[in-house]
Amino acid sequence: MRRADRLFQITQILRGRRNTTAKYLAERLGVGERTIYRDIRDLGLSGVPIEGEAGVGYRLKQGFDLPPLMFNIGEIHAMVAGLRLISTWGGNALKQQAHSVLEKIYAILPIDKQIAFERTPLFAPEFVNASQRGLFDQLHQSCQEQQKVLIRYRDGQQNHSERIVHPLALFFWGNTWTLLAWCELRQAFRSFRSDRITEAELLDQHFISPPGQQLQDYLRLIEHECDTTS
DNA sequence: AGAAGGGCTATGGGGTGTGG
DNA sequence: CCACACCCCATAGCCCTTCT
Repeated sequence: MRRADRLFQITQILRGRRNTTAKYLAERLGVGERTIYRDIRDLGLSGVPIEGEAGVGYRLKQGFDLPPLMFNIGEIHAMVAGLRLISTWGGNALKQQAHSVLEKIYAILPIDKQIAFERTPLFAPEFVNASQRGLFDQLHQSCQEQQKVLIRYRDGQQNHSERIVHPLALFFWGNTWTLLAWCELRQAFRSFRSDRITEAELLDQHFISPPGQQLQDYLRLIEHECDTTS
């Protein structure tokens, strides 16, 4: 780790804790306590208001904060999707940690970014088939931009169809992504396995989902079905 | 060569437990 | 309640090694 990175890490650690000892910092950052003392001294000389108290530890003076570190929508989607994967596929501890990270990220976001965070239309990351990356990008974009998509689809019985859909979210079920969308043809929610979408064309038309056609409506529907079957 | 980091040591201050 | 001992930890100096 570069020294500059370590100094940044120290301020980050101090921000998240009440009192932090040099020993703790040394263990966390993999250096000696003497090095931490020098780092703290240098941070102080750089204007970072760190208070040190013998027998207690270090803490940042109240009110001190770093210049805002902000994320764009794409970065937020990347973080949320990644953490949702960990949450889904990791153990209990990892799941808790992922939730904790999500809460922390959410807490520091301004209101408009919090909305983007909540509306992240990715419910699992990592699509398995690399050849589908282009399609995935299209579908992801259409979810984000609320852009209608014309898809050509081949179902399990090899029936081909062509329909205009309102993409709402992508779900990963273990081996393939499925696109959840409101189907104009069926006037209902439909899921489309991405590996069965033979072609997708983003249309120059945007949609606004009315009540009953929104992602939250679908999630409620699923939740209700789970409750009645269990 | 100079910077960074580690080991060792000494000093001083705060927190805590204990006994009177 | 107070004094005291002890522990923990910050701080700093010195010297040596390692890294860039």
